[in-house]
Amino acid sequence: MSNEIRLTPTSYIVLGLLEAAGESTPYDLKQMVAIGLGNFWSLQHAQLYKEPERLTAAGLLSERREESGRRRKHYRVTGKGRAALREWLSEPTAELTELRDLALLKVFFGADPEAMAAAQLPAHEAKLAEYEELRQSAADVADEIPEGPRVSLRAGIEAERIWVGFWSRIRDRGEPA
Amino acid sequence: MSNEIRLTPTSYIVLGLLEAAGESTPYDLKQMVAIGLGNFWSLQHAQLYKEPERLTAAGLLSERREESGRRRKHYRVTGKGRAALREWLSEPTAELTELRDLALLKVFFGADPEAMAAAQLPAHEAKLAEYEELRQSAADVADEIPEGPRVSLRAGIEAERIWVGFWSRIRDRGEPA
DNA sequence: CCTATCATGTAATCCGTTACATGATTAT
DNA sequence: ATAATCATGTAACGGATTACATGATAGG
Repeated sequence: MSNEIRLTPTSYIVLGLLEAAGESTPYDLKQMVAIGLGNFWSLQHAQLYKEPERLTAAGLLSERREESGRRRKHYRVTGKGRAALREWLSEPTAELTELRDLALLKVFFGADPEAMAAAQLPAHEAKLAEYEELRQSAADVADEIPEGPRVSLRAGIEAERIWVGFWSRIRDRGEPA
Repeated sequence: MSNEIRLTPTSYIVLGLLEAAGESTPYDLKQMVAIGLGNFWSLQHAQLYKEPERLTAAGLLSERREESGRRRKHYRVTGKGRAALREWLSEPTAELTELRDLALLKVFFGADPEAMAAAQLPAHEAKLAEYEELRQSAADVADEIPEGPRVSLRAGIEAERIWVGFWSRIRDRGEPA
């Protein structure tokens, strides 16, 4: 019983969120993703309904369904689930992320870089502004915010700065030496 | 006939490579991906066999199969395929890529940032070195290298620099203000 | 010659996306 | 009340990964 399944990043996201927040419904998870994590790793809401089912079948979560009304499903992490999460967290990864940037892909195949810059720049600038605002508003309560999200936000900001710089240079003078 | 299909980035990669290289086999495509594109957008080799079939069924490629020996399949872009590629290239996208960085995801959920830095730094440094070498060796024949790949390489270098800096700072002094 | 590796391809699985659908809540 | 939006969930489809499998080529 509790067939073993392959755990994907999605699995660990669900485990991680449930571990941090305690018993939650898929919709709760969706909200949590929206406020932070979703900025650098988004998920379809359907996944947040299906993935807990998989994890439950594998014994990593337990499920409680409301008797009346909406009969919502509430999930919580089991000991086994907690162990799986811990192990995953304890293994540093050397894996590198690929850019997988659609704009860059188009440019690679011949799209006009300046036209692309015109579309990308505002988008990246907006995202950067959003992040910096987030950081501002988080500064007050910095002590209450765990290190992980704080570090991740910093990474997001630095990444966005790069892109703003990259596309700016393309727009301003074409490709520099 | 030639049912319309949904074109994914994978589709355009196949179209783009075939357009640039002329008639090719899936294995040729695999080689092309390996030397450049794969650095920022990798694909499974199985996709390079299946995707051309889809595209052929949709009329975007034509297929020629060897009569003798290995009976390899050779593909080339049709007029319809060329038109689809052109249109895609001519539409600048404002879409932003997500980081989807596994190391960052772990840190987000509580993994030790310094341990992660220890694993990530060498990997990013190696990648950066590889890119810069690539750029060096390409400098001589710069005029022959199309703008797209050159710009993409630059983006890759800048991105890697960021990550090296990011993880370095974490390793050196923990999280700075 | 034999065996490792490269080349080439197919099949099965499964995760993720898209689409569909309906139950609550809020606003007008 | 009624429309609109939010909340909640399931079903179907398809692309991507994984696994399997065999044909060529080169090295020992």
